[in-house]
Amino acid sequence: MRYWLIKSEPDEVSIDDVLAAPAHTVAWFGVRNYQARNFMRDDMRPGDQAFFYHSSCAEPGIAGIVDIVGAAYPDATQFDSASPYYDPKATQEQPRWISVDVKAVRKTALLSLKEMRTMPELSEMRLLAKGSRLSVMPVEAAEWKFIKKILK
DNA sequence: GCCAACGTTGGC
DNA sequence: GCCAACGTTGGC
Repeated sequence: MRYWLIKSEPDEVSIDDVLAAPAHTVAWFGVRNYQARNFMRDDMRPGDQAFFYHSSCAEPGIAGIVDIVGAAYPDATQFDSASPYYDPKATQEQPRWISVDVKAVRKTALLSLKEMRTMPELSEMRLLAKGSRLSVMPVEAAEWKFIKKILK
């Protein structure tokens, strides 16, 4: 069982949207970075948990906790020429990008990026590393524990 | 809107 | 395989 942080732009899909969805579950799609994809493909498993992070917004930070509820499957948007996530090099036979379904465990009070940067316990966190911009990244067990404890 | 830090593409 | 040019992410 592993821990993750996954990013979403709340203008696209927020933690409220996940909670409002049937079974509190949505497809988390649109990853178009190989390193991020490889984490999903190789290391992410059903039953893993993730912090749901709001990015590219007024107050970026952790906004909730989700479960990974199923195995990865081809991201449908790669085949959709009308989608901004369309990838002309992907084929049905050889999909390039994958999605997972995530289920909201709960919404939390926002733990902002700014606050996290002030916490010595999180100084080694991948999210806070210079130049870090992966949309899926592992979270160390100790960091997970610490953050979970302070999340309201 | 700016820009740092990456990542990707494609000519050679 | 190198690397310049270009594109993207995402905080600010």
